[in-house]
Amino acid sequence: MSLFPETEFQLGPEYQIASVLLPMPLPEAFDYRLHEDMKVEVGAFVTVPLGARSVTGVVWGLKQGPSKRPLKYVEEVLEAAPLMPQVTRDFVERSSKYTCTPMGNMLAMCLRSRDALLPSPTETYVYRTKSELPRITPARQKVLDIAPQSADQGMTAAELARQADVSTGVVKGLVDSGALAQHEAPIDKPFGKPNSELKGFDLTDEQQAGADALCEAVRSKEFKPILLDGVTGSGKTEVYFEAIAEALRTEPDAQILVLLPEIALTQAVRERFENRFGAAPAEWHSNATQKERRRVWREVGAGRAQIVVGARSALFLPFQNLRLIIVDEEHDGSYKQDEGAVYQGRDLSVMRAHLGSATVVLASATPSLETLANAYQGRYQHIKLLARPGAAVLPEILLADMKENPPAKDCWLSPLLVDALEQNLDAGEQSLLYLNRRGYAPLVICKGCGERLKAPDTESWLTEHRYTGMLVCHLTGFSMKKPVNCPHCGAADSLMGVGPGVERLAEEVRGLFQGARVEVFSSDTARNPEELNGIISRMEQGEVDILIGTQIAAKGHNFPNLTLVGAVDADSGLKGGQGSDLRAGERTFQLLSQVSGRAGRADKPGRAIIQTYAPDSPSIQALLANDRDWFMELEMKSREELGFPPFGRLAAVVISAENSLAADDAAATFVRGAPNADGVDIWGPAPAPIAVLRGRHRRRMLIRANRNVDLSAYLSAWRERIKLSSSVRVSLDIEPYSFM
DNA sequence: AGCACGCCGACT
DNA sequence: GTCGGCGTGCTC
Repeated sequence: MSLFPETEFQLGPEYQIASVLLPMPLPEAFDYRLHEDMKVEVGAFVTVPLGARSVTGVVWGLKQGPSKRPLKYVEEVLEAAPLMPQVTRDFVERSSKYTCTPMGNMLAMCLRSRDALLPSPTETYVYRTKSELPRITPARQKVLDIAPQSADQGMTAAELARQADVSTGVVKGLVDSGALAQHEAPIDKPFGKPNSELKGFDLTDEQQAGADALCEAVRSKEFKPILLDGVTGSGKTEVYFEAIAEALRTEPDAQILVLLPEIALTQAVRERFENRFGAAPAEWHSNATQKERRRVWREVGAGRAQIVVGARSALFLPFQNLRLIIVDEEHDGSYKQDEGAVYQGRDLSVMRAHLGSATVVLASATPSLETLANAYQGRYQHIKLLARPGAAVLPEILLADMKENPPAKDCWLSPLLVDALEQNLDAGEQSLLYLNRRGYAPLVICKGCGERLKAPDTESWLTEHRYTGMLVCHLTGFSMKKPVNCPHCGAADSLMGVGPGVERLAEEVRGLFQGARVEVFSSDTARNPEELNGIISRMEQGEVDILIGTQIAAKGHNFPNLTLVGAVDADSGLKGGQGSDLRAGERTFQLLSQVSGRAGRADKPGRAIIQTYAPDSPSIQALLANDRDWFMELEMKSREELGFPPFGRLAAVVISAENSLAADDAAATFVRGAPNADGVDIWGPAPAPIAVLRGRHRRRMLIRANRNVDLSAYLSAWRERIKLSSSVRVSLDIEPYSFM
């Protein structure tokens, strides 16, 4: 029997119901009644009661009652907030389905500023009027000398008093006497309107052709995905700037989103936009303050912020008319969000552009295999920029065969590379040694018992960091002081670091070249923007002779006097083994070609020396020939054979529980309950790469499916039908970036 | 996500 | 005898 008497609801009057989606992990919208006099549109922001509290959500639909259950009433319509457009709502639904994340979670990503929905707080500004003063004093004169002449120059009374070095009473007196007028204005200032008519850069013929193609796509006002595939230094930014200008010319209220990898939002980038468009862009990044977020969110929602530069989460801003999305460095791993809502910013950008009939430009010097495959198969337009206008030539690439040219004992640099470094030092030019291993040594073993030190409950090695005297696990973040005695056999002073890290390499280089200025560039020495800028500026000022860097050094910095790049361990990412996975080859190729692209960008020719034990391997040969397409074809073939992305679909399921027995149990139950489907393979369960995380034991399954399978729907249905103890958590990751 | 309701340890 | 720990479950 129903808890509520049927009559009350069947015979109840018709009334308006609003389905409201709330920004929390709920799979669907909740229904609320509307008061008779309440006017609400779909897409409106409203507050509704939920349990004991009141929360803000978005009206997802309107319908007629009566309802099968008693409903609460919508409390308030937030009139100051913009309506959430249909496209954005579609985007929330589609991305929720695709990523197997509850709709409410996706909506939460769209509401990253709490107070942006309320009317903007205002400030009172004062400015000079034409009226004359009956009485003038020195203090009053000081104020009048610097008071703004018009309302829009905006200065608060307090600010004016401070600048004139008088008390606020003086300013107040001037307001009372009519010499200053007051003006209320929102605290959140609009962003400057970009000017599309400023003169652009002088483009080469090749760049112009690329720009023309992008502009044509923008003008079509249709969904056009484009790969802008340009070698390092080919001027991709200048080319896509033309597309931005074109979008603004085509529609005066157009909005443009430029996504960058998280760390790439630097002062230099800001200035390039400002110089080209005459106004600073709106910026969105993870460590913005509440006030900055509110301003950006509000201005984007009002359609006034037209150029937005940001990290992946900027995709969820309340754009009113998003016409163009640029995903710069589209291959970059930081577009993948791995925690919370798991999504790939690049893929969602394409989805967003599709829903909004917009142009999306994926720009890279080393595109991801997925994107290249899309281009090869004609799904994306493929624009190539092959020339480097600023630089003479691509660096000369040389191989150092480590079998024929072995380094000295306990050293990592081949004589060939040592000679080249010496020449460069003598010539007063800079060198970069690339080794993608932080710390001193990637493995610590005991000379006594042979024990390899690992992070607790995992198979992952501890890296020795000698600058800090710690042993650190780079996967789990576990760290400990380096013990004196072996934790296994107890022998004293028997622990020994094995293999090279950047710190050890620096030691070797300092020993070889006394007096050379050597610096290490890794996430351990560039922990914050100040340290990062310090290293970059010392490099630019020529205060460093040899820079020893991890992949952080491979990205986008321009060092005009850098003419030699040495890849110390080019094989590490290619040969498999610890830390390798399916994308390792692709990533290694991208990094090595990026890193060698650092050499000789200005007028000086550069060279890159690749140290390898497998000079004949196809990937090294492709690198030597500077033939990316060849390399990518090799990679594609191997993926095709396995039915891996982009030739199939892949997902990861991670099950976590309090102890390893419960995790095994839950994983087994989960796999047993897999729905039957053609073209789906299930591998595992196996311990997840990080088998224990924050005290929870994790098991992982990999799901491979043919392209024609809707893997998201399959996984959602799967999760739905399995009942697990509520302490067990299941997380789904579509197209995991790393699947070692 | 928050918030309430629940059942087991050390305290005025 | 209670205060409170956070596990579990629900919110139209």
